[in-house]
Amino acid sequence: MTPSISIDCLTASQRQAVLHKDGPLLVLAGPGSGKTRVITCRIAQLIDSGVRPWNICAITFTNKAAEEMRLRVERSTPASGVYLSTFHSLCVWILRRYPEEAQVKANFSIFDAGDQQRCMKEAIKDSKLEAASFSPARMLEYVSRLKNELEDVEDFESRAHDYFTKNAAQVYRRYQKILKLNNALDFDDLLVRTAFLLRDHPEVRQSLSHRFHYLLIDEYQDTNRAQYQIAKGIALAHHNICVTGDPDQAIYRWRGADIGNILAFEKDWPETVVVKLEENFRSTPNILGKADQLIAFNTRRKQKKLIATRPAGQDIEIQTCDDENAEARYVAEQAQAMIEKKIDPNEIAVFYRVNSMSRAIEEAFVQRQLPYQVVRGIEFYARKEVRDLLSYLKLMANPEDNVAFDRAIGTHSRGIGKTSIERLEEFARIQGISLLSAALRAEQVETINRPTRLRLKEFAQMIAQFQQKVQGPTAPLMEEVFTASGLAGAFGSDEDAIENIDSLISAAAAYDRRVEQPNLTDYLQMVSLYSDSDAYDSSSGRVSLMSLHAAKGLEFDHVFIVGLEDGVLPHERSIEAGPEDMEEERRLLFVGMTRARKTLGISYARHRVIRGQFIRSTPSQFLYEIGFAGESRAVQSEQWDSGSDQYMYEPQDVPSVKTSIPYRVDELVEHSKFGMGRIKEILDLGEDSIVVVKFLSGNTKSLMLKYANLRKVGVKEQ
DNA sequence: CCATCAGCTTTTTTT
DNA sequence: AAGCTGATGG
Repeated sequence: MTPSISIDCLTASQRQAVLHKDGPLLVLAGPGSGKTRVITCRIAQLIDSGVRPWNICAITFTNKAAEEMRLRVERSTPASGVYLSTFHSLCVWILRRYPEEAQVKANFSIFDAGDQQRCMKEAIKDSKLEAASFSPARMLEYVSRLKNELEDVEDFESRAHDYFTKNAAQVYRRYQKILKLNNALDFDDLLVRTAFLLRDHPEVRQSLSHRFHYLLIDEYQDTNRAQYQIAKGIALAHHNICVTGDPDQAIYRWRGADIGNILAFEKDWPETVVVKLEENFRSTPNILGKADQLIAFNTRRKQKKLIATRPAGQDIEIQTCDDENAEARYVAEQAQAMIEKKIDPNEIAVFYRVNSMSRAIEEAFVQRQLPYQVVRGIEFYARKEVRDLLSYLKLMANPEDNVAFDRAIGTHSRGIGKTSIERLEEFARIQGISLLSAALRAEQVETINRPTRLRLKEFAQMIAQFQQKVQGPTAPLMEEVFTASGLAGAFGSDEDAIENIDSLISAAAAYDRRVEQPNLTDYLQMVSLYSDSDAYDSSSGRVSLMSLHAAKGLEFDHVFIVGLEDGVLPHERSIEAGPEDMEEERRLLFVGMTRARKTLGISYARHRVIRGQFIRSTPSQFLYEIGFAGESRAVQSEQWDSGSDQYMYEPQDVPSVKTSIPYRVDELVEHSKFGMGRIKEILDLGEDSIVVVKFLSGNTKSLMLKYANLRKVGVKEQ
């Protein structure tokens, strides 16, 4: 057989990683080091050397990454069947394969953040705790942390001694009980249950090791304890575990990711071969140098080189803006100029720390009619009409899902009110049955008035009717449920809603075509694991707007990072939390910066509206760490209703060049693009005078005075 | 039972 | 700014 892949064009280190065969392998891959390519080649190489594709399990961080890797693998080797997905999807797959051992029913619901909140509220209410110190958000975070540490209810109860932990233990117990009653698992449970399944069942471990003889895990620096245990469980029998990652790109500590997993890999697997990929094939040395300079401020890290291989390009631009609208205008204008220069919008991206910051940018793009996409996958599935329709389907797939029942019955008025539902819940609780079963026996619920009992029964029977058809393709099912449930009627003339439902059904139809045996449970579990970054379309022909977290793993020619302010990036919460979280914020910016191939524009605003409050802000400390020399001339906000043009710019800022030159050699000046510098030379040519300025960035530039817009440093703006 | 509105809180990041 | 809760009136 002729080798189907070419490794000739790989570097020595890359080749070493690709050709490594059995035993543990740790690939420490810096940004832009061709890591994805190495993994792909390695999979193809394994297949070429006789490993059967289905014996390979490759885990990526997002579904999108898995999808793309599948395409790449199938392009480099004719064989297919590699198990390729995320940790969460793998867990669903495992749990459904071993339901008895894992003590789950295969049709379990996966509860998203909203569902979790609902359950947590109920758990807190049942525990009769005061809301102030036991808010749902806080308790969810707390419970999630316990789960990430693989601490189950019993473990935690046994070490809970003070007031808070004792109550927290009670809430944890009730919360888990509610999930169980709903036949539901939350995101953390997927991992925890799988980890426990592997811990407690050697035969399952063995069978999985047999099935997955080679395990590859990407973004290993962002795995948590449960994921670590799962990986270990699968690989223990054969040690064929290859992990890739970069401790400097760890950005998920807050959700339990343990950077120690990658740092201690060599201790876990003593015969580990370590390959470092330090060359960077992505960014210009200008960008890479600054990124390196930034990350060097982190103390808790493994020293690593970033070796640039690209030719020099433009320097990073740091732009001061008056407020978030001015900042948005700056980005939009730059993007517009690029697009007019025939730069592909697909190659432009804007990153921000929090999703709410997309708003101002979007407005500026809309105003200039620039094409953009906001990468936020769950947004679509969070729409009311979509959630409404899905709640019927969830209820059909899992009749015990009371959260889905609640939502489905309340999608539109059908003469069943809050009190009736409460009474039904009471009845269900006493009988120990689900809401749907209770509704089927509504005539027995004497506390509810007679006509409402009838309506409840009618609803339950309708669902029962639907349930007859759960098997098979999902799209026709959706179509039918949408009309028969009365939802279609309720949305009536809402064209947006109808359009969204249409896209939902089209997506379901695509799923039906894609998989061999489409089925509702499978579809719903897949949809639940759909993530933000999955919505990224690399050929949309639009500029991409996304959070810094969503930017992980992507790359663009031109990148803008906005909101480099104290309190935004680094985020206020992280500043409060201490140095470890501050280092993670720094890594987050590092990740953002290293996405850029050719140009990088960073901006901050002197004022910003946060949660409806006008806040005055100062530049992020990270700006100073990458050599920011102080405020340059700010982009002003556009004034629409008040004042005329003359108030938009500050005229005293424009140096007069008509008379003699207002500068002297050695004077400190500031340039809007190049920052602070010192005048080295002045050529008095009247109108066309030239000044030579050595900027703090190290560059020396000759500038036409009349165009340079220099500003004297130390001259205060009001 | 249901729609509406005033008043209140709101921890970023995501699977 | 936006979403949620509880109160009010039809």
